[in-house]
Amino acid sequence: MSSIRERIAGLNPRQQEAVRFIDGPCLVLAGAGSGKTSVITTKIAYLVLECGMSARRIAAVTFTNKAAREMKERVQSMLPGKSGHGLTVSTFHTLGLNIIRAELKTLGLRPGFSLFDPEDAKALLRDLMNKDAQVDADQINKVQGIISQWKNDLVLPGQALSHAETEDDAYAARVYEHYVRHLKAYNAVDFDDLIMLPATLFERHPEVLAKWRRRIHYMLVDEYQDTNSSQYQLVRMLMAERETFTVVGDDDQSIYAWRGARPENLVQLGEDFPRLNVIKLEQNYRSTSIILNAANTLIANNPHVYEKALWSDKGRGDSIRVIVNRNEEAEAERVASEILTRRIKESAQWRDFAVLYRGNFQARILELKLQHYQIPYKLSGGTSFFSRNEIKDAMAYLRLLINPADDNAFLRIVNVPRREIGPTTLEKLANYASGRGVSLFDACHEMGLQEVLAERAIDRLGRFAHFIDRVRKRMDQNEAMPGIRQMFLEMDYEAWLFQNASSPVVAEKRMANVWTLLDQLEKSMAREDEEADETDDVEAAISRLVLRDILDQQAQEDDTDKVQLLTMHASKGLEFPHVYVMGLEEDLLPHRNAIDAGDIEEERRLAYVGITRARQTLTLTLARQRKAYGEMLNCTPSRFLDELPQEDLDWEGRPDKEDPEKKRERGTSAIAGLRSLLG
DNA sequence: TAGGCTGCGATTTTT
DNA sequence: TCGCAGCCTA
Repeated sequence: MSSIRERIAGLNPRQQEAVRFIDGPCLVLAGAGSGKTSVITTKIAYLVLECGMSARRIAAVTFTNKAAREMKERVQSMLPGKSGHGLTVSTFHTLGLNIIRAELKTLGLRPGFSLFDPEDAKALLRDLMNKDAQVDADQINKVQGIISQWKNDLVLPGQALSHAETEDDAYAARVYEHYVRHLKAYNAVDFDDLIMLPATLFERHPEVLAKWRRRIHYMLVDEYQDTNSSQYQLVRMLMAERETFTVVGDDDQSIYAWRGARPENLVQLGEDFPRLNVIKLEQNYRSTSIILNAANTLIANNPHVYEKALWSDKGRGDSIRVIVNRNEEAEAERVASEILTRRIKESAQWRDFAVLYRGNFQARILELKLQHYQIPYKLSGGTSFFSRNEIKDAMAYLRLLINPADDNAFLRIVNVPRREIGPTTLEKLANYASGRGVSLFDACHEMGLQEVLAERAIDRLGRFAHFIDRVRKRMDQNEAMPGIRQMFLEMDYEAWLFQNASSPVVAEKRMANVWTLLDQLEKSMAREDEEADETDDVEAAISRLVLRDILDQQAQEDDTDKVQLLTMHASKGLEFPHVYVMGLEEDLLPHRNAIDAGDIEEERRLAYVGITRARQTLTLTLARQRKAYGEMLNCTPSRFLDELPQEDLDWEGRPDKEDPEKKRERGTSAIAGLRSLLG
């Protein structure tokens, strides 16, 4: 392990400047592949080891669990002994969660509060909205989106109506009020609250803000261009006094504006902090200069507040190939066979290849072709572990255990597995509970139920409540995990799965998923490191699960030797020796909707992100015809192709320059090439 | 309760 | 047009 001084000496001058500048606000404009993670991690180590700042006073924030985990590992490896103790490296949401945990009382929450994921939140909204009239999923999604936006902009329920511009907004404002009230009654918060509650708390309680300013003296923010308003406000408030922070970002890689990210926060920062020191990292350590030049030329078509030109000393490298195919099937065929031949030619591994595309649907045909050639691949996205029913059930049990006020959790599992507690019983129970102002779970214990429910129903509800109470007691006695495991065995959840699954294999798999979840929970609890602080272990661990932490570690483990299939969005932050970008056509990249909305710039950035993933070779493909909405559409090559340096492009099957006969031959040439290679 | 039928939608998605 | 989700039927 090299010392911190050696490590800094190994950085380029700009990177060193970024690390050493600690006395004021600092914006690092880090181009793709310019070593921004090195800068952040080294800077943290520098602050602790050279500047004598306690790690406890430093908070580094990222957007994904994965990024936080990797960053933490890298920093810890630089900080010997206990010098790294108390360091915060987390996602924005985890930071928010920790603030909320510490300020429960002021926020009017009780210990054990539930964290609703967007699905839970939707379920609640559905309930609320269905009270007026039957509403469809579309309306619920719309309202959920509007409310989420308000929360991101720190608009409180009382203010929402004045922000409403449309009828939908006005309706959403009404739902918003009910929604917030219900969340409070359930002792629950949603994902957006994790940022909004701390931010509004700081606004209204200067003494709380002062406390946190004493706690955090230096902040570092990764992927700053992806911050939304509330996240920026949180950082701004915490750092307003000391002005000691470093944010690292790249406006050219802002591809999440549609999800609330505010790349203009980059400019805002300069206005809010006039002393801002802007440092550009322009040396790229990833790609050949042909690839970089293409990326630069493309992105030069976007307006920039801060100009930036990436360069590299990796040599010119191969030309960028542009392959025009007859249709989307030929395109997929071509990419698959290319990978096959190139792997042998370059003696590369499968994992050296990535295929990027605009929309997930494009992966389908490609999958078929890859399967046909028996090429192993890993598809990003897909149905997540947490959207599985058995996992949602298990999570609902966990939530109810630590938060009996969580009516949503109660309703989900009170009759799962079957306890013969039907809708009529539940409706009467709900009426009773709301009349008495207690939760459904608490209502199960009340004598007054006798007035509204038959004895059999009361008996069943009582047994269920008693069953949960027993586990809660064991949790109090520090036997949480054994208690929880036994709960699943005792209610014979497995038998219920077998009854419901289409096959025993499926049922077994589902039960295994539940055990995996509990294993993860236990592991997370065992990890009683500094972060777990003084708070209750089980609660913290369950929150971690809801925030999807821990789980994606698994995903990494089976990251074996496979071709990566990714959307361009999902590819951000990754790099591959050989990259294929599919579907460079008008209406696809740039996407039709973006063209209609007149927002080409984010699409251009998306293409930029795709291009800059490549280390050695870059291949762009397109189809002349594509099936969409049931009809065969003629495709026009993407305008982005025109924006690339034409002298570095190696066209194959260019529409206007080659006749159709020749193209057909080309389509099969890769296979022929492979055959000759294999002899 | 599994499988069949009908109707709808079709960018990107983390926490 | 095609894939699917959600609903209905045997």
